[in-house]
Amino acid sequence: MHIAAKSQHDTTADTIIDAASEVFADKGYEGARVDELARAAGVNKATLYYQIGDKEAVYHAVITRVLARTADEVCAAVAEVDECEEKIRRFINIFARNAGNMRYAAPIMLREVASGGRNLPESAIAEMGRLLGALGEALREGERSGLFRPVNEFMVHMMIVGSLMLYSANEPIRRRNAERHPEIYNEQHFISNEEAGEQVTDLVLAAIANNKQ
Amino acid sequence: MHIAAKSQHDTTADTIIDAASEVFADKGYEGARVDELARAAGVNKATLYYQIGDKEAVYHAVITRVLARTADEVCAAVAEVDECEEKIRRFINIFARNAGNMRYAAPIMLREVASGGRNLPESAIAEMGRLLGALGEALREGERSGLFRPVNEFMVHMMIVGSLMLYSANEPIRRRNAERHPEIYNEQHFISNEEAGEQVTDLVLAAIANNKQ
Amino acid sequence: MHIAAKSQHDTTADTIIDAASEVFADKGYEGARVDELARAAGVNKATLYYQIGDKEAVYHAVITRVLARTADEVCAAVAEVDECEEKIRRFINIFARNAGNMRYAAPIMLREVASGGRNLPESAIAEMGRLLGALGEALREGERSGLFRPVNEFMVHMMIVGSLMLYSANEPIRRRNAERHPEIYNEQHFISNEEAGEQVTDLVLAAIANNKQ
Amino acid sequence: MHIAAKSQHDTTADTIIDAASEVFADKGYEGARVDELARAAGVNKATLYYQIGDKEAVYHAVITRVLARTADEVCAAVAEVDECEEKIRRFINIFARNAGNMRYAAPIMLREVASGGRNLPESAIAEMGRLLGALGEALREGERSGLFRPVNEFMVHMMIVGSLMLYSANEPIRRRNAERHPEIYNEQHFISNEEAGEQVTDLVLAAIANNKQ
DNA sequence: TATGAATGAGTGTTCATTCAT
DNA sequence: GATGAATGAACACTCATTCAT
Repeated sequence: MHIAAKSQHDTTADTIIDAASEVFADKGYEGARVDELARAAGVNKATLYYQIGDKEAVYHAVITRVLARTADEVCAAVAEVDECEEKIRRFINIFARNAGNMRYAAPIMLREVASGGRNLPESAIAEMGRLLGALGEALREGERSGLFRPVNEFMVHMMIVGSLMLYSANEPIRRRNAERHPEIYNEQHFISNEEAGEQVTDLVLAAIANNKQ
Repeated sequence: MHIAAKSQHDTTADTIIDAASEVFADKGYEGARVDELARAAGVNKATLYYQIGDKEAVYHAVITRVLARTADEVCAAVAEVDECEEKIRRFINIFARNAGNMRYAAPIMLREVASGGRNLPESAIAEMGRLLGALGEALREGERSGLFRPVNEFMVHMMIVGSLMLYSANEPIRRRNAERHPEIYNEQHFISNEEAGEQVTDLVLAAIANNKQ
Repeated sequence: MHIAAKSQHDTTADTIIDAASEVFADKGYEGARVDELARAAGVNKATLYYQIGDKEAVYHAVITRVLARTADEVCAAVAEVDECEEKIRRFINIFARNAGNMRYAAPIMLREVASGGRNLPESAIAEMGRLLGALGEALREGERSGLFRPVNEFMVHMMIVGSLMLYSANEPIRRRNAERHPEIYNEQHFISNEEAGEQVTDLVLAAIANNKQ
Repeated sequence: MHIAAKSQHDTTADTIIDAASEVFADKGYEGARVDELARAAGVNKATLYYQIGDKEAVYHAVITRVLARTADEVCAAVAEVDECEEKIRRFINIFARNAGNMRYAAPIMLREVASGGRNLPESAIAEMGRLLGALGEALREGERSGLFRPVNEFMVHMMIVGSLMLYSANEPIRRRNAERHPEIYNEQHFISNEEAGEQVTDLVLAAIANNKQ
């Protein structure tokens, strides 16, 4: 079994988008500098323009890719299992990862939400629909089977995504806060993202469980 | 003859900070322009510098005020009642409001989280501690009384704050999405912020309820 | 009679437009650099933007002023006399000057003509109408009085303006040509602009004279 | 076996120069983009460099060709007839055409004049001499024969060339002006280039006619 | 205290040119 | 010969900040 010759002949455009994902995640659209995007990708600034276009085009490429990958990962994971509770577990698990693609998705989406989606391209909209759909299906299935109680699907979505994106993204703030106020912070605040996912799973499943016999 | 009690204690600095709250909430730190801050406050740009200082100083003033007010509102509301379930209700209720001070708090904090709190002043840290404390106390009290089960306090905090800030801030995105994909969106996605608060209350209380008799 | 305290308190904007007239006349719109415009005016580039606007706005200000002055000079000179032949003389005399305002008018207008007036602002159009009107009136008057024969006014206009703008503007080329081909060039090619004006006057008056007794 | 007489002697370089003539005529040297020159010629940008050289080399090739053709056309037309008045007619007729080669000659030369011939290559100088010579000969011949009066040859040259280049090139401006100020413009302003040539012929011959018996 | 004007240091973008294939 | 890709050097324009009044 070969480890995959992946990213062996990544095109220049791919290299740029990869590097830009990191920069935009870190600095935001307005805070990122085109010079920085180019430097991070190891290409000349003019090459960036030649390959992709202006700053906005690079951003769109980044957000499109990040959201598409997120939706792909979620849909694939959810589709792998039949049981609706397991679907929820997997859905949450994807969002709990603060590595790879997800490392960029959280900060980018938080900022997009904050600015009313001013820079969200059309393509992004569709991907968000896929995410919503994957969760909604699981919830409706569980409701039909009597496992879950009827709830506002979208609010459950907000809860999962909101809590996990917030938790993973605010790590630097937590660390700073803990330094200043060690009396308030304890090990509860510094569980791994995987553990955070498990906690959220536990809370969410309890929240939607159908306790009526 | 008194000069009129006009602008009683709305100093120029206050006017500037109020206007800046709106601009920073809308555009973010990097996206806001000093010209815009001055124009929004109806003062000359040099006056802004004279009264408060540079862009960063204005931002710090804004975030300090917004967080202080949020913590004040939460603490006051929670302190008014004794019952721990009611404390939770009130805590959530504050965050569910997307008006007044809260209108600025959500986008500003989402962006701060996204950027690792790069621009958070020291003062902000303390206010966040007060918020955490108010919720934690209620949870611990409920746990002691057997009403709530033991949970990761911080994760519950993330859930409440994350879901409500996400819901209230992403309204423009939902509207756009709904226009493009009417088949996915329904009235569940467009409940008022107050109703959203009630949904979250319901879900959270179910999530932490101690069902073991 | 005081020599006029003119240009004593020229505004910054005026200084910029004056300097820009020279640069645009010399280099053309595309050839001029904004840095150069600022340097020529002795102001910071940002001041130029603050006072007037972008490159196009500066160009419009220049062309508007240059054409307005040209039309003013022509109309004033023509209005001073009653006799139609004298009006023609004066009209030509203005265009023959390659100094002051006229030094800029010729190259700027030649380039505008060459590019189909792509950058001509609306205001310029009106000034060109005033010029046309001044000459046309004189020609029609002369025709009525039997002094001039009926001719295509506009073509006479083209002749006067074309020959004089061409002559005054192509001096550097003539000088270069004369250096390379001294056998072709003689003193006829290097008369002063005033003399050139007289030659054109002589030729034009002969061209339109009514020789029929 | 010959590879077919395809594109008989329209080499790639020729194609490029033809296309470049149009672009430079339209936009000027500074306004033209190398990308545009290549696209207009239907070749790759690097091919343009390989075939001709840098932007300046392309421009020189264009101006050299355009001036050479103009001089060729003028000299051939003038040489075809003996009578000096007819020579003048033909000289003017060439310049009156706003088609083919002449379509490029007028705007290119107007801009060159405006910029003091900054980009004129040596070769261009010689061609201009040929033009001057052709007209001068006709004028001197007419003067000797008593048909024309003594005039400044060069000024007559300026008149002919100036009026015709100005008229043909400023058509777009006339059209725009006429739209805005229909009261000033009439059919006199919109005669064909051929008619304009006849008008100029009429005026010039009247201007230089020897009326002394 | 308030402000119009001025400015140094960026900041996104373009362009002529070169290079590897 | 021909071309897609790459790039250094400009270039137009912006922005946070300061200063004279």
